[in-house]
Amino acid sequence: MSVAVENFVKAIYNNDKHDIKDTKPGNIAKQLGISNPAATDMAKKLAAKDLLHYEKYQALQLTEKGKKMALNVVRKHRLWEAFLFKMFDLSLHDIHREAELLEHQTSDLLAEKISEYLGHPKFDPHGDPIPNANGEITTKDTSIALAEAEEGKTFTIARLMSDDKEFFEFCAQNDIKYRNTLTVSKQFSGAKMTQIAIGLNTIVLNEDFTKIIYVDEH
Amino acid sequence: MSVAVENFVKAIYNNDKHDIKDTKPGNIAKQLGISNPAATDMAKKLAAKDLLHYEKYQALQLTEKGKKMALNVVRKHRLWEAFLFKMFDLSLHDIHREAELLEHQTSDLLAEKISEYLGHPKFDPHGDPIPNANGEITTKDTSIALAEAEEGKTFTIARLMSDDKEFFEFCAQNDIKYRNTLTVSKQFSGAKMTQIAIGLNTIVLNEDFTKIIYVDEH
DNA sequence: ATTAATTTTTAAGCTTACTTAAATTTTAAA
DNA sequence: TTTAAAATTTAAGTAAGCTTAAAAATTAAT
Repeated sequence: MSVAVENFVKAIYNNDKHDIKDTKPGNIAKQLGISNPAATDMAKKLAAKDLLHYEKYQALQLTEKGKKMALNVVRKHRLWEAFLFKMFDLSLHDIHREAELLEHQTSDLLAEKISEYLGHPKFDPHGDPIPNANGEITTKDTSIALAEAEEGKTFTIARLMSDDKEFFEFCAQNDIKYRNTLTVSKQFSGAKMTQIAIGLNTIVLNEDFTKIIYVDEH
Repeated sequence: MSVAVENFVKAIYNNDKHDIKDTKPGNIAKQLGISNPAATDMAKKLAAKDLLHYEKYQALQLTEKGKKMALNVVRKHRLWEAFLFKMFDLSLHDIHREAELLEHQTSDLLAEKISEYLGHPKFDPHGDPIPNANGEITTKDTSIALAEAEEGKTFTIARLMSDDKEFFEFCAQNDIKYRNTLTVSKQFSGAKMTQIAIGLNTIVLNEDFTKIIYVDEH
């Protein structure tokens, strides 16, 4: 299958999993940077290939076959992230960008070799779970968005759910990374901001950030 | 630039470097597995982009810009070969196949990281030279085809110039690999075959093989 | 040197993956 | 509930990268 198809099913899969939950063509189009008609077109084609269910004006839904394809691409993406992160001194954003390209040109054999080399990791450097070779995710996600985290409690960073360069630069500067510990020191519910203590620093995070940082209670 | 374009200029570059020296559209087409008209078409397009010189019925010649592009792809291909060879237990043929895909989806930054990790190697596992980040090959090739090697003398394997699976399987079975030592024990000039001593074995190689194994005198 | 074979080019056409503009349907608002 | 806004779909068109069939030029052979 082509890169365009792989990215299309991946976008639906990711949308479905995340909070947004909107898998109508327009939203997929926005994420892929293509026009609305292009997404509708593609949706019809993929429906004919039994990769998704398409009904006019309705949200797109992956079939089992489509989900399998998405998970295969997601697996390769996350394995590359984990591998590049371990091997080279590159920012999370750079790693994401490289993985975005490499994921489509990676044989199952190479993916397996990478997984083996890493000791079959269950999570990538963002905290996203890595599907196994059968496309199954065997871990269970107990994390909550930092926006929902209770004041005064201590948490472990579970996921940094973004691919934005600015965000990662901010994280790198402030010790915000996968598996680090933080305490929610104060919440400003009016302004929807959250003050956290992490390492030696105290930082105030705005709403955007508290919605893409996921944490597990300590 | 697209994968098709990168592969096109790479094929011209490789043809030019190797013994064949035929860079007419038909020959490039054969190597890329596309039709003759497709190659002529592409040649015209790339001429308009100043990547090569095109004259009707003549051999295609890369411009400096085209050569630079080819060398950039070749660099990434050979770095991936070296890297995958070092990291994973994969056959030379498998490594070649993976590199053939990854080479087009690798940023200059990642290529540099790989090169750095490997200690900026000058050769890949086939013995092919790796261009530096400026697209320059700083090593000088002194190797000759095994077919031309003198009887009785001892040589070092300099290059295995092929991407054929059978060939690599044969090599793996017979200790024929980059930098190993062999002695030309007998030449059958009529049948154009060559008997070599390598490791504990004595092997008779046919013409096809003696033309793609390159050696340096010891 | 002429003919035959091969190669290259031209021509026409296809698929994929897009685009913009206009029509339709849905959703949200007054 | 009617209307306005937003989203989706249809329609028409484009560029890249191919294809096969036929015409033209080159190369090889007699």
